[in-house]
Amino acid sequence: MSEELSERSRLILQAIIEDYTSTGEPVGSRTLSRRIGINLSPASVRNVMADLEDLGYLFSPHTSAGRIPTDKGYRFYVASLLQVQQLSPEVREHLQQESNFRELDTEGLLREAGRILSAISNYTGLVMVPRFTSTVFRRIEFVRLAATRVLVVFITQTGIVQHKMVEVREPLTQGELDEATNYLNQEFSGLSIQEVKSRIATEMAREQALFDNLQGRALLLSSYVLQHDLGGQVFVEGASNIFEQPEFADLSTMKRLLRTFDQKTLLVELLDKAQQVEGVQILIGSADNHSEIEGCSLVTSCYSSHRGTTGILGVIGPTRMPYAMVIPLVDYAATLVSDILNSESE
Amino acid sequence: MSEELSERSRLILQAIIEDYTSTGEPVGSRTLSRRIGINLSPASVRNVMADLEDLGYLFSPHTSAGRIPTDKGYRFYVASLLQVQQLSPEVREHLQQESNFRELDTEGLLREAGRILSAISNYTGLVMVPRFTSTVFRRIEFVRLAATRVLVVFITQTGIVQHKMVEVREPLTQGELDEATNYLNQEFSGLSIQEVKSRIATEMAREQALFDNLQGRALLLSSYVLQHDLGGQVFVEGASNIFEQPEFADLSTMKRLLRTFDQKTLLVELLDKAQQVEGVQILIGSADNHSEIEGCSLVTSCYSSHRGTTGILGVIGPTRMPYAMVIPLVDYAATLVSDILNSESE
DNA sequence: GTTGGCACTCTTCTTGGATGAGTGCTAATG
DNA sequence: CATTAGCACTCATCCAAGAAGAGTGCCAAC
Repeated sequence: MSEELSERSRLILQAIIEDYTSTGEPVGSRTLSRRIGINLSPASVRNVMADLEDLGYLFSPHTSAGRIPTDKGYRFYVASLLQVQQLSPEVREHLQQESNFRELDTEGLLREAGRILSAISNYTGLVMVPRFTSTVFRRIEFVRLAATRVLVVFITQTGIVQHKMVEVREPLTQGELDEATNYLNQEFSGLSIQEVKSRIATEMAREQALFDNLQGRALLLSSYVLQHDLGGQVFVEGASNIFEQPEFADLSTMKRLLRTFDQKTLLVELLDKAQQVEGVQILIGSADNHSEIEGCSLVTSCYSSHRGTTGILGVIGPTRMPYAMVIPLVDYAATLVSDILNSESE
Repeated sequence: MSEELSERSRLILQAIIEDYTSTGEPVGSRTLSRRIGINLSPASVRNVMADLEDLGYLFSPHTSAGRIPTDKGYRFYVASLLQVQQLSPEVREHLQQESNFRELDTEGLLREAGRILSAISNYTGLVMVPRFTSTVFRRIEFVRLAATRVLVVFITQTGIVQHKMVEVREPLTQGELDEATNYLNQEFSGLSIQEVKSRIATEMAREQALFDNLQGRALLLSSYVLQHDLGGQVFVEGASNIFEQPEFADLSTMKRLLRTFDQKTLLVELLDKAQQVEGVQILIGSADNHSEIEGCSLVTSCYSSHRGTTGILGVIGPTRMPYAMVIPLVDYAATLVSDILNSESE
């Protein structure tokens, strides 16, 4: 079984996918043979289709229906056949205009990016906040809420604010906390979280004696906070959008997907994986055994600031998706977000 | 038309609602007459039902179906017939245990409260962050992201962290911002936002001369921030839960509701209104012209800290809801959250 | 290799009758 | 006079059977 497809097979596969993408209906040999660019009779088309089905690129839902691309078919299409369009100038402008990005803080910016991705694509936007490990520390702040309860506010170089509650063993005054704040900010500002972590470790080891004094306690406090990766938060924007798609008109599918959005753990997992690749990443179908997102595809791209902080954003929609349009959209959104992050912070 | 219902009518209405609540099916005269506590023949029951229908408490979806309570019927039931149960000790314990509230910051606490409400009720949990006007100021922090971009971090007495980006006209150094921070924290900490606002106004009026110096700029900066009410954020938890209910098994209903959850504006509006009332508040059906949440009811209760800060939490579910169970649940959740907020901060 | 023709399959839509739940009305009953 | 039994009537739901339509696979002809 040669995996090399003939020119004709490729042409037909492409035609089928594009037709199916726009109609959502199984496509038959007659329809296809009428298509301009294909000068073959339905019978000939059928022969090719049968071949493609054997190779696993197509399948038919039942005997007397047309063919539908399989996930494998889509993957081949995206990898070899797809011609990515230019992002239309209108959309580009729309993206820049509609977004009053300037007025937003970073979290707002990311949320808004997801919302716009969702609105333009008509699918659901996903944005993941940068993981801590890839983040540059700008500022930390301790606020005493009660004697042994301290609110730690953490600000990254790109202006993302995270916070966490810490329960300390011995009571602290706000004055002590302020000192700790100053110490840590002077010491660590501008380092990456990883650097901060290792610095804390060495510092604490070196100065065992300091353990009881303020600096020691400050170190201890911040190490508590850094234990948990506060990043990796995922914003799901426009969940209702995706359900306009006819393939999700099924109740159980809808509920399953909605549950996945609610829980987010699977999304985090997938996005984390996609984040390891640069550029636009396309995950088609439940590549692994993720039945929760069966029938869905993910188009993602990393955004980043100049200091190496990277997060990821993208769109989740039906596998039957106009990739030629969605890919440049996601790509552009990622660069736009990157640019704004870079211009906002120094 | 006397609005006073006879003892028998009340009994039957109550029976119908309770039956319908548990089955979700229109209830007929035969079913009802078999019910213990009602010693009437189906025919007699029918007479009463016809009366109740005339009064607008019931309706039948079609001639040969049983009766279903109208919104008016439900309202009467909740107002006059309902016997609120005690919250079962198991649930109460469950609520206290499952929630590792202690480890959470305030935002996390509120989110978790919503999640648990959703999980126990099997509907969707709603939590609104306290409005600014009712909030006590604890701390403000300015972080310079770029020459003219300042991130303002705002912490309330109860440990809620809000932040916002401000674009300033003239460049500022972090040092200047730190001074402003100190000034504002000394000046305003512990005041309510309203007090802060008016203080700022008078201060700025009084010292026009100061306008150019640091204090003036700090005042200006904080007045920018306070212009927008950062509170009023709504967390929707367990959106997928509500769709397990058979009444939302309809696609268009589902999408409509989901869209409402996505946008949140209507939720904010409703919660805001409900917040003006103390104690458990029950909004049944689209009392006004809110067709988006047709068929839904809201059970809410305010939570508050000792300093007058109040937010609201609750559950949104189908109007056909076991109010006797949900009401004490929401009530208890609100007091629980209030207690934790009060114990956490001083 | 390509194509027209044809039998075959399978879904979808429609129709019509059977079923059953529940009502409203009326007349009988205590 | 309230209550009840009886009965005709209305509708939604279910099921089966048939017609229509789309598309296939295969074979023989070009």
